[in-house]
Formats: sequence, structure tokens, C-alpha cells
Amino acid sequence: MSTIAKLVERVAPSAPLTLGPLNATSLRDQAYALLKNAIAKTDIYDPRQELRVDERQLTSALGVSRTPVREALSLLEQEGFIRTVPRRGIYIIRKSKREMIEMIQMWAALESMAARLATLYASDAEIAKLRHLFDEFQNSPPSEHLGEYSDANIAFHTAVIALGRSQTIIDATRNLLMHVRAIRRATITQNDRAARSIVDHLKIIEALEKRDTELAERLTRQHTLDLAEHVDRFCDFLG
Amino acid sequence: MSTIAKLVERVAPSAPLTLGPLNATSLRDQAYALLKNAIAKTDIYDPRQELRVDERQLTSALGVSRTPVREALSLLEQEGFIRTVPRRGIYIIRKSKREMIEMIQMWAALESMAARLATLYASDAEIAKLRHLFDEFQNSPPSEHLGEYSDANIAFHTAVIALGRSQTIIDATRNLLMHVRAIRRATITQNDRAARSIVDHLKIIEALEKRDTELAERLTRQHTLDLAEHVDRFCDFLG
DNA sequence: TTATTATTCGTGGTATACCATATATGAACC
DNA sequence: GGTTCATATATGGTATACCACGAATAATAA
Repeated sequence: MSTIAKLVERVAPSAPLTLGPLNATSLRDQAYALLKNAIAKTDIYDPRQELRVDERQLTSALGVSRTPVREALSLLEQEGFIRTVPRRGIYIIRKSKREMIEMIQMWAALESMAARLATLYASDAEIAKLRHLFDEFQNSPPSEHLGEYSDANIAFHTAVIALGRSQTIIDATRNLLMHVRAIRRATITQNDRAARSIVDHLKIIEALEKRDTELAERLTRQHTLDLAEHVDRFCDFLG
Repeated sequence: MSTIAKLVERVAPSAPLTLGPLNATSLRDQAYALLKNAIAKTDIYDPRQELRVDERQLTSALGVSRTPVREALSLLEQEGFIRTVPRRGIYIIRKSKREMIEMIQMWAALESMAARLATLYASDAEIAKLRHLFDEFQNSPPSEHLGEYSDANIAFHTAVIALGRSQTIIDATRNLLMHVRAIRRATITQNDRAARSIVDHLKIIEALEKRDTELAERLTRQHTLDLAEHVDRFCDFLG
């Protein structure tokens, strides 16, 4: 049984007797969500990780036919998570270092635009909430809670994007996050980056509060471009 | 026969006797490309335009079964070009004004990042080519050749993005272009925007030539944000 | 043993039949 | 004539059988 298949839970485990709409969403969408979650949870950069996805094995594991599974896989392929090679198999894609850097640069472009929009359209209350994300790290240095800080770090960037109120940008960054998240986690422990990033974040929050459009945009962009630069230098474990 | 179906040509018209690989690409990909082209050529904002897509009609028009057509439609749905309503039908999506503005803003974010990258990585020769796009408009005002100028305008923006050498950004903007193109064409005739835009373009080219990263980025962003602003004011024909 | 050929098997791709249900149609009744 | 209910139809969703092709394996010859 493949490693991915193990992560997958059955769609309908032991069918409880709840009434109501039995299947609000299509099997295709369920399979899509399930697979995407499985991929997100997998550390695809672990060299020992099996990257093969067995289509027919999935269908039996999910208890559905090939059709909805194949449609879900088609979507994932278009999003760049997997690649299907005719008569060879379906494989989870391991992004190269260059691709990872490009994705971070694109993230920088979108988040900085979101920051710009946030200075124009977000409410004071919404911006104020950003500070709370780091309340617990005010007195104790983040280096002591790297796991929690990493989550807060990602939550911060996601929140800034949400403040921009552009559903288009929010949607576009959702998939990017899946790829970038692993790198953010890995690099947070390097070079005291946690402590530095919290300084940057506070400056960004201040710029947003002052409604300084250009500054908020520039700081946000530069903060993420720094990550791209860091990956370029220190993440040679990527292809 | 639906309007879309009329635009679709048969996949294999009268099968010429050329040897070689008969079907290099899968039927799914062929159907996908065909449908996307058909949608691109359709003026979906013409109120008389039929937006219904008949799945079974398509299969007979293309001479293939439902499976590859359905997979192609799935991809187009995920890209936001169509929407399938269970037991109702499949419809081409007409973007709302807000969505259009968001897409233009996202375009601004990505193209300005590409301009930034271009100042760092593009060659002088590549940047020089940008000027040629407007050679024919140097002496005669663009208002006399709006059709050609509109094409050159779009070519310019696409070229700037290509100079950034980020395949990720290039791919991401390709779909955006399909939506934004119609608006660029429509607005080029308004408010003497053609003449103004050519001035902006020349300034952007100069900034790229001078390798002024911040300036090139800012000018590019502002130029496209101006379009968003213009659409917000004058394009009420959008939902 | 090694090289070559034949065969099997696994894979993704495609065609097709069937299903569930919302809508449309029309018949029956008041 | 209008309302209600039963039936038919159309549509997207799903299951399944089959296909073509290449890789892996086995069989065979040198």
C-alpha cells in the first residue's frame, strides 16, 4: 500500500444513520479535497518519501470508481501538484529550487499588493487584530516556541492577504501556500530568522495602521523577497 | 446548434495521409485547447451571446466520447471560465466588474514584479526589443490605428512579463490575460487612453534600460492600476 | 553467461451504459 | 380555466469494460 494511500481515509466510514443530504458534494470534489490534504501533510522533500500515486489503489481505498478519482487527479495535475506520465504512473511533483524561488517571488508580488489594498480598504479593527497574532511572543523570544511561531508567521501572511479583500488574490495564494509552507517552516529555524521576521512584521503592521500605502507595500514585498534570497543561498537541498 | 459549438472545428478533419504520431496529445488536451480558444474568441459580454455549453452536443461535434470532454470542462471550470450547475447545465462565466478589477490588480502585482526581475536579469538586447513594438506608432498617432495599437499594447505587457523570466508568473498571467484582454481592447478607445498609455510605456522602457528596479516596478504597477481605476469608473456595463 | 526476442502485465486513456434528480410536460380533477 | 399531481425528459455524476502502448519479465538462441 502506497504511503499516500495510507493517509487517505475512507469517504464514508461505516455510514452513520444521519439523515439529510447524503452527499452534498460530488465524489470528485471529495476525492480532490482528500488528496490535496494528503499531499499537504506529506513531507514530499523527504528523499525516502514514495511519490508514486496509484490511481486504481486510490479508487479501492476510497470505495469509488476511477472516474471521480481521475477527475480529481486532473485538477491536481493542472495545479502543479502531480504529474501523470502515460503508461508509467502518476507522481507527486517535487518543486525545484528555482520553482520554489519563483513561487516565493510571486507570493511577494501578491501579498504586497494585498498590503497596498489593505491600507485603502481594511478597517482599523481588522488591522489591529494582526498584533494579537504575536501577543504570546512579546515577552518570550520566539526561538523558544518555533513550532507555534511558525504557525503564527504563516497566519500573519495569510491575514495580510485576507485584509486586501481581493478574492482573486486570496484564491491565487492558497495553492502557493501549500508549496511555500514547507519552506517557511524549514527556514524559520535558520539564522535567527524568527527574531528578525517578527521585527519586520511589526513594521508592516505599523505601516498598515498609518495607512502608509507605499511603505506597507514595500516592506511586505521586501520581507518575502528576503525569504527568496535566503532560499537561494541556503536551500540547496532543493533540486 | 449552440454558438460555441459552431466555433469548434472537428478534431480530425478528413484525416490526411501524413504518417507519424497520429495523436501526440490526448483527446482531453485537444478538447481543452479547443474549448479555451473558442471561449477566448467569443465576446462573452455581448448580451445576446448564448453562454450555455451543451456537453453532449460537444462530444458529437468533436466526435469523441463524453469522458475527455468532461475532463476538459473540469479544467476550465477550475480556471474560472465556466460553471457547471448540477442538473441545469454548463455555462460560460461572465466576470463581474469587481472580479475584473481584482484581476487587473493582480495583473498589476505580477507585471510589476516581472518588471523588477527584468531590471535584474534581462539582457540589454531583450529590453531594446520592447521599443520596436511601438516603432510604427512613433510618427503617426495611435488613435489612427487603434486595432493595431491595441495588439501592440497587449504584446508590450506580455513582453514585460516574459522579461522577468519567471515561468511561474508567466503561467499565472496567461489565464488572467484571457479575461483582461477584452477590457484592454474596449478601454483603449476611451479618453484618449492610447496616447497616454504610450507615454507610460516609454517611461517604463526607460526605467528598464536604466536598470532602475524600484522605478520600473512602480511605473508598471501604477500604469495597470490606472486601468483598474478607469474600469471602476467607466465600465458599468460589467455586472 | 549474455544478448535478443517474445510474452505478459500494468498503466493511463477512452467509450459507453446506467443512475439520480430537477425541470418540463401534460393529464386529470375541481 | 386553473390547480395539482403524475409522468417524461434532459442533465450532470458515476461505474465499468475495453483499448493501446510501453515496460518488465520470461523464454530462447548464441
